[in-house]
Amino acid sequence: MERTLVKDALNATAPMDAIFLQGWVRTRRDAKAFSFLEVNDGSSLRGIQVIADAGLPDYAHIQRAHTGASIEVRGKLVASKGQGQQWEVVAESFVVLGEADATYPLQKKGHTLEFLREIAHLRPRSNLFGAVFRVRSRLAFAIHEFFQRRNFIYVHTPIITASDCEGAGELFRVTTLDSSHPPMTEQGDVDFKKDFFGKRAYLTVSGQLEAETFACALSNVYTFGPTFRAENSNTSRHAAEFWMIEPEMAFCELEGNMALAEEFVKHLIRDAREHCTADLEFFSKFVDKELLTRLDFVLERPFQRCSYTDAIAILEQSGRKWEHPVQWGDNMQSEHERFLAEEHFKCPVTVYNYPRTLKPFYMRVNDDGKTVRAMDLLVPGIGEIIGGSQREERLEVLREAMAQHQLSEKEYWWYLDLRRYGSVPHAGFGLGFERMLMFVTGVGNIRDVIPFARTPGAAEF
RNA sequence: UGCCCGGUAGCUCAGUGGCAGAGCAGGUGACUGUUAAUCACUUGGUCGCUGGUUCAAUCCCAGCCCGGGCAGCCA
Repeated sequence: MERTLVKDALNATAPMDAIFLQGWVRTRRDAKAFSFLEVNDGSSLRGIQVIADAGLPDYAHIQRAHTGASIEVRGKLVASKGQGQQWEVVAESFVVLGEADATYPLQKKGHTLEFLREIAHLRPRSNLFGAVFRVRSRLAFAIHEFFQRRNFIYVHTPIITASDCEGAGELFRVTTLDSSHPPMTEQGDVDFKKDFFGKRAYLTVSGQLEAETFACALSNVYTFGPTFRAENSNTSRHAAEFWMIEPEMAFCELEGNMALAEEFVKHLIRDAREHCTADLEFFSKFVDKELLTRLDFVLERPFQRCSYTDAIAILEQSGRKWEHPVQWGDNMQSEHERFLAEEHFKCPVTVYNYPRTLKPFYMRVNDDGKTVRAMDLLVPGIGEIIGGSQREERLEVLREAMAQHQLSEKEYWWYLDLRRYGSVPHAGFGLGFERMLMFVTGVGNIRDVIPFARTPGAAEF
């Protein structure tokens, strides 16, 4: 007999004379004449209730079905006589495939997120993490759907790279050299010419530069893959390995870039609202009471836009005492970004046209010569979720910017070629997938929206 | 990396310079269709590690390890 997923059994429209379920026991309640089991197979937040009569030939097995055990049940799907569920399964035969003894760490009662992180191999069996990773899967799908519908081409940019996408952060080195006895040059330096790639190589911090090359051929492209930062960041919003979505559009300027970013964020929220209803309701009940209200509010309202210069004026005139001073030309600090999104605009806000000195070399210089066409999308509760810009398409201006950043034109020869041959205005951005998940689920720590988090000092599993 | 908070039973936590505590989980029994079932009884401890102060340290002090929060870096 074919297996029925719990999700489908719960959504049944009629009783079934024969049903075959496989899953894990969440809880068992015994009475004298029968036992109730809640069985979950990960297909939905809810489990299904199984009732097993003490007269069953297999009833002895049921005593071995503790919380965490894997089981198979054959029986009938019937309308439940009890409150709290529409359907239940009356067991006719019952097999415990894998027992879970008293050392099974997941209990029916609540656990702290910190404890569950230490058992990251088991935490998907909990309600919260089952829900988080179902939403993660759904949003990954929604990302492809959003871009494919708009005729964006999916590009797989390399994970190992020799370019460092200047400004994006510290890099992890990729090498096959023997760290205790590396080959040396005559000058006494490590000889990377003898390394696997014949030069220094790293894990990518961004696929942007490579995506630009494809945008300047296929018009609209996007990447979606893992990226790596070797920053010693210890916050709830940073991980050493995370997934990023990076669209890049030819024949597009800052305005179109901001519009796409805003539509994109709304699309993902709308998709989760529609396709992960039960999971989002669970988060709203147990993780963040304001979640659904906030998501719906964000869907309804247009995002705000505000130039960096105006943002600085708002901060200066706020009457607030800032821990970090507010001054045109300085980076906005967390407290400033939070104030804008959470208190001043009270909704997601796109800040654009940042001072040139704060941003990487590749951003399009404005006519004022002082600012570049950069944009950051700030959301309440998290801060920066998207960073992007229109790219500098003018060869001479780009070369000048590289000189100012002391970058070698030799290293970026292929990037400069894009401006030598058929250059066009183009723009793109990066969305941190995990930060988006934090926003959609209300989960407050990035470690809890990644299956196996990689943070400084932590690479278990 | 800096500042701050924490580490006591499998889990969540209370507690004290002088015999180590509760709830849940586990075990045994009861039970009428239960919903984190309920009721009774019950097993369970290197009080993070090392050193110091003390007659005596889980408690006070120092160092270290681990976890978390915030900040910086950014997505």
